[in-house]
Amino acid sequence: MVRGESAFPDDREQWIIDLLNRLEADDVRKTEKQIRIIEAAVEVFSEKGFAAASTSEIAQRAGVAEGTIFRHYKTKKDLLLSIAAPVAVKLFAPFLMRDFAKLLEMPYDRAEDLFRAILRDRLDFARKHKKLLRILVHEVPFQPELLAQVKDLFTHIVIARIEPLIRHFQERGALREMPTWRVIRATVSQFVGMVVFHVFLAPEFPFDEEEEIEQTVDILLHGIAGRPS
Amino acid sequence: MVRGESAFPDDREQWIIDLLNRLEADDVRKTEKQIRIIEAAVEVFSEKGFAAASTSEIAQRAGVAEGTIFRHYKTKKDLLLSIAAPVAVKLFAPFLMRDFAKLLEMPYDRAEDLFRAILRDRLDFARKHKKLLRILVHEVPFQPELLAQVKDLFTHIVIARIEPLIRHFQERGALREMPTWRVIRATVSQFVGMVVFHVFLAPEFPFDEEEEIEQTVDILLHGIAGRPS
Amino acid sequence: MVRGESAFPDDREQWIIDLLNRLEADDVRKTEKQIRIIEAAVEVFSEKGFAAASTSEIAQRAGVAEGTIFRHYKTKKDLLLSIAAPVAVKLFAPFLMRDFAKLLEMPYDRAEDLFRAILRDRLDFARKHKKLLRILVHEVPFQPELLAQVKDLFTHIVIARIEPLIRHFQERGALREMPTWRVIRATVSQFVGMVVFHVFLAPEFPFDEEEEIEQTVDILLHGIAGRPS
Amino acid sequence: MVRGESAFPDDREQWIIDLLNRLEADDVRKTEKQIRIIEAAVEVFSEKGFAAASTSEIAQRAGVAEGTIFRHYKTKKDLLLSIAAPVAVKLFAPFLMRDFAKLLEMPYDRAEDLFRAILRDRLDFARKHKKLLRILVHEVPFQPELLAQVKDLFTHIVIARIEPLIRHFQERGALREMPTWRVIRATVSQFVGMVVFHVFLAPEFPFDEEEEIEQTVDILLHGIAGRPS
DNA sequence: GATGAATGAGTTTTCATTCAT
DNA sequence: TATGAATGAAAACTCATTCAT
Repeated sequence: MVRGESAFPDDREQWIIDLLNRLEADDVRKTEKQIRIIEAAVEVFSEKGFAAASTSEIAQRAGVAEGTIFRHYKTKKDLLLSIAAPVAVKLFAPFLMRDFAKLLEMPYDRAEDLFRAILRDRLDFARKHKKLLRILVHEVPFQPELLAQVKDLFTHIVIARIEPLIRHFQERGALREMPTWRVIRATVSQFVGMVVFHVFLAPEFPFDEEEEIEQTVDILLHGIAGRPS
Repeated sequence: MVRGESAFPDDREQWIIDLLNRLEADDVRKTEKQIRIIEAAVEVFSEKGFAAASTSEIAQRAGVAEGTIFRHYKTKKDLLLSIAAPVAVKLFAPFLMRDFAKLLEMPYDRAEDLFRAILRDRLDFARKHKKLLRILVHEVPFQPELLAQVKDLFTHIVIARIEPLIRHFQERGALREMPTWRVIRATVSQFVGMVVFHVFLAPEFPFDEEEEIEQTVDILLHGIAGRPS
Repeated sequence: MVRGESAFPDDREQWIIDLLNRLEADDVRKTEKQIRIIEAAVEVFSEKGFAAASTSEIAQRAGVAEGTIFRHYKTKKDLLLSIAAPVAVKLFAPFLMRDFAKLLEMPYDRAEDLFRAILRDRLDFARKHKKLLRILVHEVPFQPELLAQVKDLFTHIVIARIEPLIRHFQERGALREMPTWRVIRATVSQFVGMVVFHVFLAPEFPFDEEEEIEQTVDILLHGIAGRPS
Repeated sequence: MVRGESAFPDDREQWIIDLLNRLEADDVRKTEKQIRIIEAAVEVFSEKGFAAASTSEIAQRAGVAEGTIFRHYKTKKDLLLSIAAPVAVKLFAPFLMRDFAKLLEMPYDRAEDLFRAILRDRLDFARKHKKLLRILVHEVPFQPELLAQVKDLFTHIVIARIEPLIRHFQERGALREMPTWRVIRATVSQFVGMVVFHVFLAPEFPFDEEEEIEQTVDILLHGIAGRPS
């Protein structure tokens, strides 16, 4: 399921490889009914929210008996976690590849390319997993397990990969001197804002994707102020 | 309750004045028990989410009988809307003042000041109404009434106030030429990102507020790229 | 509820007085529906056993909605314990009166009278609370809370009241020298056997109560062996 | 399975021989999985009671699939009866041997020996089949089939064997004149009390078995009253 | 206006039993 | 013969809402 979804497919760290392999193994092991249950649950959870979703509606939409759900998932919450937890991993996974380390050897002007690649990749991801992301975002504040996992993933990524990278770009003069957290926040804000707008708020809004990516990265890098001619 | 919360307190448009007056009138009319109910509901809704909150817990925390809640609010959803709808109004209210129109006469370099004033004002607002905003954000996607109201308010603001303002600044050369929606999105992203970070994600994170505001606006205007010396 | 049930009504120890008062207070506080629920629960539990009893049947027999049961008792188990725990107390209560201590001053031949009084009293009690005793006996092995309470009550009684009494009678020659536990076991066996027989196994079996009591005590004291003439 | 368990192994009445043979034949016919199912069922039934035991837990403990249980036993209740019914038979079996009839020719002083032999034998039996007896005792009141069988066995024994024996001993002066049912009740009470105490209530309680048996029989025969010296 | 007992429809969950493989 | 996924009826329990007091 990860294969082909990321722009950076190979050569990840061992633990993340294991984690992703396990997820893939889980996927393979699923019976047809189980898949239908998952699909129905994703539908209902994303439409009504976890608490307002009823297992009876999920069963109905999946075309299985209600008992069947509980044969595969001990509780309704289990069903949620088995859906939401993998999304969190996949959401952050591309930032954990070994390639990321190699970026340190990039020439100065590749910072822009990197930003574009990431933005393009995650925009695709969000489109492909729109409902799952809705569920993840909505339930993270109420499910301590999810919250912990997301925090954990984010921290690992930031400390291990992103901060060194930012400092590297700053040393080369590609990025302004400022606290790394501020760079991260500005970038994440801009990217999340762009993805949320096109995927969730105004999915019908027509736009040239490549131009949007370019412009968004340009705004991030150079701001919206008028440039003295 | 709006008075004093906004940096731009007086002289609004008529319809928004009426709306705010009505809200204020509602506030005044509240009995002590009703206030306790609202407070308890805000607590419980923000902790567990609307669907997972029980009216019995709200009654308990408010120190009233369960029946009392339904004497004041026909249904649980009514209680939610009576809490969440005003927040949406207050969230957008400051952008509807007449002062905003006057900004068009501002000198070029005041664009920065305006951004700073707005960011400071809304950061304060978010801190003061943290729980209410949590509720609003979580329930908007599931409550069509709320969604419609938020969309309505936002559209009114954008068309009536913000787009002209942006075009004004662009004409003066204070902002780069680009579609207004892109300016708006970039600004909102950056500001929301900053507020979410300091109010919701890392409220303990120590920071110099004025510097943060200045830096955030600076990044918005000039980007994070290194500047050729 | 204790008043009139015991042959030894007054002047108990403080803790048992408190406990019994609390039980009585609980009884008084009960609404009419609550009483109907308890009665129905006693019926159903004693007919089918706790695990096989359904709350819906209890509700039906009590003539209340199923939800009403759970308004008064958090869980089905709570309902069981609120029924069974008091029986355990009442079962042992009479052995805790202060009068019991006074028995030490009795003349030798009163041992028989004491045995007869106890047997008569507990036979009455068993008849009056037949169903409750069924429930208690059946559920004690499966409900750790009940088991603990019964053990606790029994131990207190034996150590504080019965062992000294037995030793007293042994010193006077009214009872043979043998370990106190063996005296207790023999007596309890004989009495329980008699009560179980007349109340539970063969309630229709006609008998002269006074004579039965006399004979049972006589067998306990002098055995069933033929007496050399 | 009966052979060697009773102190009186041979030479039973025809109908009970047939019954026991049939039970034994059933045992022999059992596959290894069936045996594991029975063992697991005994465990779970005795731990939780029949109604609270789940076939899935039994299957799990037996290491078989849930369906396998129902291949061998039509229903869960069938499984219970196939376990409990034989215990009832074995519990009463020894009283049905032909030897019992021969006891009528015993000399007077052998009454004590008989009591001792029976008590020793049934104490062993209870220890060996502790869990089965728990099940039997707990389920008899709720399973009409079991109740009928136990009553039937008991009646047969009493009428056919025990009453004549008691009358025989009474005629010889070995037992006091009193209604036979009272002799039986006194004996059963004392013996059951002793077995319950040592096997179920206080299995850790250390005791000299032969002395206990002797003392218990002595108490049954001569009572606990002090003997005038 | 306030109460809180009562409701009953709805929820999640369990479980004995069936049946295709 | 054995399996175990699937079932659906029933279980325990929840909860928004009503209403007599």
